[in-house]
Amino acid sequence: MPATSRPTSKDVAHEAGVSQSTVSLVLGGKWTGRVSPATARSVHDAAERLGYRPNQAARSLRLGTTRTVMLVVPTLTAPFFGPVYTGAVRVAARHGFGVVAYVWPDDAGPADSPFAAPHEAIDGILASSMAVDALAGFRGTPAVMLDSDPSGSVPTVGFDVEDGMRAVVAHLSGLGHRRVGHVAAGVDQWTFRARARALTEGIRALPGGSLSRATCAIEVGSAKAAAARLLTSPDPPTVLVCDDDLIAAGAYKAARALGLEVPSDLSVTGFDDVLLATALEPELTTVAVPAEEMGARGMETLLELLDGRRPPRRVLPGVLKVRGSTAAPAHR
Amino acid sequence: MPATSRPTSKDVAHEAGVSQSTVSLVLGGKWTGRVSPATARSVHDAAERLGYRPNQAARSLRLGTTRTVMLVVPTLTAPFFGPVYTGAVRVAARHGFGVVAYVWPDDAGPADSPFAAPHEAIDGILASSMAVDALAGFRGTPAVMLDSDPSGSVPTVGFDVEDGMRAVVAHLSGLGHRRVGHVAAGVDQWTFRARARALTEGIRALPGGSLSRATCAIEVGSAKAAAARLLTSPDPPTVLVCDDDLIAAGAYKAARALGLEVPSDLSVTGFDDVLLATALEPELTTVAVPAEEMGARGMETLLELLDGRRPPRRVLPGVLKVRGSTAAPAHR
DNA sequence: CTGAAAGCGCTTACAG
DNA sequence: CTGAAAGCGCTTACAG
Repeated sequence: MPATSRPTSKDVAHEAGVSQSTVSLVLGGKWTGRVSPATARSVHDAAERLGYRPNQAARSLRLGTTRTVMLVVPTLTAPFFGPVYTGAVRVAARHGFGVVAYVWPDDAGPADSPFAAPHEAIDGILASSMAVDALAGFRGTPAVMLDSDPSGSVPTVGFDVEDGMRAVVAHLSGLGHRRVGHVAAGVDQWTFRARARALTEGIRALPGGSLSRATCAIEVGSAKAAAARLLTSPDPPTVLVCDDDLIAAGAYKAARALGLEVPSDLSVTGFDDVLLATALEPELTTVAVPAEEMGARGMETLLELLDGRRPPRRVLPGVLKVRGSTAAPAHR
Repeated sequence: MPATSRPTSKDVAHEAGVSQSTVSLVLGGKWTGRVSPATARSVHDAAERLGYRPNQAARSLRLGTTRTVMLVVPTLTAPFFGPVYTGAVRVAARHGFGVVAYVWPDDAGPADSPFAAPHEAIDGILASSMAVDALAGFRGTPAVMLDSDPSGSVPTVGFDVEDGMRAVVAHLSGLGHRRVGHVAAGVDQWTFRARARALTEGIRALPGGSLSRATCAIEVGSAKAAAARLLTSPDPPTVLVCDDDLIAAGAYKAARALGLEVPSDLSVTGFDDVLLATALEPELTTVAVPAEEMGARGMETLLELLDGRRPPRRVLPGVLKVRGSTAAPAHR
């Protein structure tokens, strides 16, 4: 074995005094009944002595598989996607798979597809919070979509955001709220369309209920402005239902700027239950969605798909966390 | 070409009526002067027609290089690391490199090294916010450390946290503060040791200055408790210098719980300037560190290293952002 | 129980 | 200007 470069299976074979086939069999764990225990022992010893680690490129080429999965997310700076990635990696690691995160569309570079990337050596795709047709052109690569429109042909793992939103409406109507403002994310994603739909239907079913809506970017300044528009309208809402926790932070700021106290003068709700929700004062009433679990379940689903099975659609609950930002309206 | 599987360079060669070598030369962009323009044209056409994409595993095996870099971070759920990854990916993509993120130590699985992972096919390592010796056992793999102790033998890219902390002290002393409380992150990382050191020295140099310290986890509840300890001590500080923006959020909560108004009764500063800093009310005075730029510069440094050069240590500024959470102390 | 051989898909000397 | 051949390091029939 040349001292300069890493040892190969051939080196191990030589060191153990056996053939390369035997090394492969032993190290691949397929030796029982085919190789004598003594020989297996000596192969393991030789590999250990040499510090042998198989060359993955060669393995991939031979096997036609890379044991790598690509997680496609719209951004990694939003607090939601870190946990998704973490959950996916946890499950992948248990099965000897790696995960490459890919941000797409890429605001930096040209809007080329993930497949223009060099690390295209991938067995499957996990795509989170993307349009249904975002994966067009990927035909042939097994894929699972997360937090996306479940009506497509690809297996999905998502949250029951409708149910979460219904719980918000029930909570608020129980408190006595009727005039509701929706600070909506101006982002064309399935989850936000679902949130808007569920809220609209919930308020429609509420006797005496009325709904106003303002749209903003998922960003504090923009959210603050949208919330302020709602709060300064002729017949202002007594509660602001926000599409996202960060938007709720903007709503807090609009309230303070107008001299309104949360929750005595104005109730506010969020969505997602990211770190921020409990960092705010008062702590935010919001719908918790298990992002890390979605990543984990998504990876399990993809692994089943790669295994040739037909995994079912999976839906995780969105559960309301009642905290300090909601209370009965001050005056009817 | 078999209709069932993807086309190879051999298929392209056959389609264009040339040899595999010519295809490789043309598609690799090394053909000028060696292949006639007409032939090159026909190769490109054939590749396009067949939808050819080179097999990366074969390429890696042949070249002994994977054009993939591993970014090792302690967590992806903290808001700081998303931008680091994003910056690294941006630069990597420009050079035809991919980035795999690897969370380590892995709180989930067993504490094995990143190299136990299957996707070990990597050309270099970018390690952020880790102990100097975290990369022991990686000897041989080119590595760059980010946000870490610069005294090791590996090239580093970091922030000038000492300078940032000095700016905090100058700002506070200019406002008239003398009794300073440090809500410190109880995390054994170089950056936090540097922050504590710079703060201690700054206060020591301040006439009449005094410093008390409480340690906590980087988490709102723990930070709130630590801040409360400081604020309920006999001679409480007039300002809380927090090691992290999330810790500052905890300090806000402790203040409110004790009936203190920020900034009139108590000033608070943070560190990092993550999203949260401007979501809080009042907005947080904090030291901004350019996380995304660190990721980008780190990747450039690693690329230089892979290129056989000896890149210099790089230090990015930490700049104080004065916002609404600091003011003159109410009474001396 | 063990080994020799083929071949995965590329790229790069080398020969012409 | 173009092609035939070798070889990167693995795994898996196949032969014995």
